[in-house]
Amino acid sequence: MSEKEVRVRFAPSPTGYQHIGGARTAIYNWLFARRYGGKFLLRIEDTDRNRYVPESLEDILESMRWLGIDWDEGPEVGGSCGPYFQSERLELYQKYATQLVAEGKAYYCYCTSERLDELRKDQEANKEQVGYDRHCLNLTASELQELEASGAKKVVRFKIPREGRTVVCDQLRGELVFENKTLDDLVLLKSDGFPTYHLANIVDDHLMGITHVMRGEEWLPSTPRHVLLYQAFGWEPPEFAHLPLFLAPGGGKLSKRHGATSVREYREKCYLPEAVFNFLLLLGWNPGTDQELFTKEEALKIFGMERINASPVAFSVEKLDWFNGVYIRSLDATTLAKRALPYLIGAGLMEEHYSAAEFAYLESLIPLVRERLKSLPEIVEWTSFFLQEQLIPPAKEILIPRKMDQSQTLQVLEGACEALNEVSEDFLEAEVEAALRGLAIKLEMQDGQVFMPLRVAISGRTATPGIFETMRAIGKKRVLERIANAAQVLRD
RNA sequence: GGUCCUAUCGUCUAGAGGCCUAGGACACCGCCCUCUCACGGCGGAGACACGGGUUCGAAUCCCGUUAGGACUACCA
Repeated sequence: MSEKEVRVRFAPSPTGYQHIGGARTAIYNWLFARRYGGKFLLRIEDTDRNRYVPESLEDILESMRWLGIDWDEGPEVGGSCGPYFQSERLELYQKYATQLVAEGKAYYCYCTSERLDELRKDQEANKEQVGYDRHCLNLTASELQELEASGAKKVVRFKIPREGRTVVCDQLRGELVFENKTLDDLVLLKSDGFPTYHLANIVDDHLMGITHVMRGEEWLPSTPRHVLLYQAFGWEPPEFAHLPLFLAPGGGKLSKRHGATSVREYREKCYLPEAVFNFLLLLGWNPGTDQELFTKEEALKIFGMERINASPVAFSVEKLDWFNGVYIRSLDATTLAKRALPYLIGAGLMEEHYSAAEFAYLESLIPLVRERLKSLPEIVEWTSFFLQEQLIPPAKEILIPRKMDQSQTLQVLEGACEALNEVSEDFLEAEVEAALRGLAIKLEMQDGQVFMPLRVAISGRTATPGIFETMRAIGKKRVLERIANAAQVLRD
């Protein structure tokens, strides 16, 4: 690692919701900066006016905040290398483009998009290499004058040497050699005065002192041109690392039909940001040990480029679900109760303005349901029968277990009413357990045969936390009511 | 078509010439725990894309093939 301060950036374009792949790029850059005590900048590359989506800026920032990624320079926080919106740096790009033209390293091109389209079509038809033919480089002085006088639109093109080769040093792949003749003269400045990615990116990375560029692999093919641009300006290029792309589960490009592609969707699906962060961290990087669970603090101590893989990764949501469950289980009762609140309020199980006693009750339920949650919204179905005052009596079909008949079931319910009535008002687990196990012995039934109808009677479900603690939490009064109601269903 | 990248269980991966009868995690299956569902524990099935080299020895190095993917815009 070089001796100068590490400065890295995440440079999204505000063209839509923050993509999940971009989020990983942001995480890697952030971690790298934090690991080496450097700076992490956020730069908004809004140079395409056609694709600009105003809401996406807020979505990008919100996605970063949600994942817990803060930036040292950029929107909202400023910094000494600003502005951090490329649309506010236009003169800069124009200045550098003009400079290259003056030095003969770039030239004006007046070709219309129609001509360019036709050129490309012809090249494809003739199976030639596709690329700009330098038509405008060979314009005579009078032709040039005429075009200028006519007010024809022009762009600035970078004049790439036809000879030689350019070596790109990629931190993950080593030295990559490109023949310059396979590179055509790319546009640096568009006819509307806005720069292309290539110009703006290089100028800004240089001016902002970026030392390491970690970006998606889709940029690899244009990196030799970027290197050539650095050379043309006489600037030292940063280190490059091109991160492998995310693939859809079956291979192929990750798209909508394979599930969520934006950070926002995962947020809306109520994934814990810690889980998404951890999941993304391990998609393309590994610590070299068997450790898989990482807090940000742990990760930023050991993250480095050395252990980033170069091969593409299939994005499969199953492991994310596992991480999510792990992180939910790791939350303490108070935190989990707080995070569950919005869902319970949404489901009408809690009031917007709940009392301390109500919250305390919810908190007391958490140990019963925590192990069973894979996602936050599931809290609703696992706690509804605790939080509801009344329970709609379950239907016969669900009340009567397989391998039992109606009269046996009724026998259990009636017996339980009697036995539980004897238990103290505290309804302690041990007391409830003694009563119910005693009932099983008395009825000469298996414990399960007694417990299952009761479980359904008090919860309406066949899967609940342990029956004793569930009864305890529901309380004697409601338990007896529900069992009596269920028994009535069987008698009707 | 051209240029480039990549290639270990279904998926994420360990592996940087002998420690590999290829290790871990998710998912899957079985058993245990057990009042159900989970959690947890134990076990199982499951991979070096193919073909040539180099070497005493290759998942590991080289070449080719194949397969995925990216780029090939006045989009990023």
